[in-house]
Amino acid sequence: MDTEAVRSFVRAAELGQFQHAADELGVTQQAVSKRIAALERELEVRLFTRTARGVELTLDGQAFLPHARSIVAGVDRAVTAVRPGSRALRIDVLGLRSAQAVVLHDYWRSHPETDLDVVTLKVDDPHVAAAAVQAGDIDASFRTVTDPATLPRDVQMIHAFDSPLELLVGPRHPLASARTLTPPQLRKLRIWVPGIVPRSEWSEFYDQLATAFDLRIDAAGPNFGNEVLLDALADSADVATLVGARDRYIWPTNHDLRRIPIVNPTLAYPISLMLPRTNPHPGLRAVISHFASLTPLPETTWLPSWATTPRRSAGQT
Amino acid sequence: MDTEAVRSFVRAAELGQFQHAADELGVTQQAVSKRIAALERELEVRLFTRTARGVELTLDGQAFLPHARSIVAGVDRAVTAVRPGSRALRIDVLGLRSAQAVVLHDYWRSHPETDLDVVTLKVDDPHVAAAAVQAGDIDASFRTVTDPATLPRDVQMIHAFDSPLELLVGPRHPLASARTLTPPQLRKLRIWVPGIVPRSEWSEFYDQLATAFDLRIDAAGPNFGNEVLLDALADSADVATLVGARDRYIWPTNHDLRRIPIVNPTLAYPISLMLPRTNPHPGLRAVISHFASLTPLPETTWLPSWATTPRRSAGQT
DNA sequence: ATGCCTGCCCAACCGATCGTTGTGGCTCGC
DNA sequence: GCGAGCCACAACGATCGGTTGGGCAGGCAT
Repeated sequence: MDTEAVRSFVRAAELGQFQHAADELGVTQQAVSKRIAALERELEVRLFTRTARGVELTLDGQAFLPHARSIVAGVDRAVTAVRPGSRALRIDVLGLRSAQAVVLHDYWRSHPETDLDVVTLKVDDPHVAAAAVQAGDIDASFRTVTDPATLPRDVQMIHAFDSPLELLVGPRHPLASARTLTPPQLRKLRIWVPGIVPRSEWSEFYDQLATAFDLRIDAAGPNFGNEVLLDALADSADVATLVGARDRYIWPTNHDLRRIPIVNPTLAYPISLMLPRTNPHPGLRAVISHFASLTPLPETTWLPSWATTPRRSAGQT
Repeated sequence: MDTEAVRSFVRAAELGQFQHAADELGVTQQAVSKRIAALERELEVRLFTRTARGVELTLDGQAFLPHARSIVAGVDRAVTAVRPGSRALRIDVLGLRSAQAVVLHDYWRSHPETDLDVVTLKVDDPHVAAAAVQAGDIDASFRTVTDPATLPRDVQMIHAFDSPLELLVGPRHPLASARTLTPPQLRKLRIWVPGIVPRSEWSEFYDQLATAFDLRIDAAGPNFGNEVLLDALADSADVATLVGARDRYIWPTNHDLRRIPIVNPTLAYPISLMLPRTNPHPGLRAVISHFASLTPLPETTWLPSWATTPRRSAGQT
């Protein structure tokens, strides 16, 4: 099916005449006629009744019209999603199940008219993401560099929101039935956080966290994916892991894993957004102000060192 | 843009290889390669990075993918909407702003997965609609024949719901500030209901209504469309009209029209649904049971003679 | 009633495109 | 270093898509 034919169908249906639709589309009336005929042949159904004054939709044509509109709209959105210059807002997240993606999804649900594309750079280094922001390949990225001085001149990093941590344990774990936990209760616990890139901001975060509360966080070991990790948790009586409260996880029901909030103090990972310092995408403003509507964390929340310097509010661009 | 190319893109993105996508689509790998190349040429953007083990989405490809999925889904829905035999549920309504359409829209919002097509037969005669139901051109129609004996053998008519009437008046009308009205208050009022087809069920409805409550309902006169009617109402100090409580009207804000419910008794038009007696579309069942969830009218509601015989419940098919 | 005008379809032509087969280049793993 | 796997390029036939030109039918004015 040719989307130009669908577009012709929609315009012809709206205008009631092939001729007008043809003029508007910059082709001859015969071309529109052939396009419609091709559609009708493909669908094995008559879409218009031809009259002397133009055309009129058949019942099948009426039924087809809204779907045709949706196809055309989809094509237009698809084109604007990649058209350089005036393209849809494109934001890089670490993973589609991360808290960042969840918050973005929240935003989109409350602003469904936004043309928003969520992508994932297949790289670990936040500086690569910063370069992609600078180059305009993406409009913003939920990445963090612990030293803002290492950012390109044209890229700024603002605080987006803080993601509180929860302990994820299997049913046989001694803490499995706790309603909440405090950091001291996590001491000497085997906490396994695989897949952390050495010398990344995440490894530094866990280092600081382990030091601050005397925790035993095992960040080494290869990452075989979430399924393997969740399997291991479900079977184990002593291994736990940390996840963001907003992170989305799929666990088969038989896994029966529990998420346990950590309080007094709450432990949180500060999520930042990198965006161009000049001419950011106009749609970013609304996304950023959406962060402010997230429920704030308690004043006593623990944060890593690079976030304890006076935090900038999230309202600015 | 060719939707088969879009489909190929989606499958290639999901499978990570042109070869597999080609096998699945029943074409050669080269064909898929050319389709993707054509897409990339049209979008002026690279969608995949080619590797030795297959292909991987670029950022643009990632941004394009969800839109591509939506296009493919739209095409599939469009095809099923008209494919004879297994096509989407297709229901005829009198107009897209009628209470029938509003109720259908309500239904669809609570069952968004339903493939529902709302069409409008461009005819007045309900028997033509009945014939269309019998022929299978439509699955059901919100039409009423006052004498069920005139229906084709294979078509039945069931009670859908009752549509209560409201008085629609302009700001200068003496009743403009009333919160509710009773039928006796409408006596001697100039009620203008243009566009009623003579000897139709609507003309009979208004005849009975006028007789029952001694009303002055002017159903004559040509119908120049809702805009003209609403304009007239807005300017007039003595003309009013009747609308269904659920009817959707667009009135410019400067019109400042008011809808005033009529009570004691409520006046209602009984809306019926015609559907095949044998093998109705399976999706109809849920629509019909949705009618039961509408707020019922008071027992004292006035209805025309053909509806005062014991009403059948709406649950049956 | 007679033309005229409008709007659609059909026919013929031509260039572009699609899909196929055949081939070559590239990378990864053994 | 060599084969396997995968993608791109080339060439070819069939098809498609658009254009021009001509014809037909219905509505409207004279």
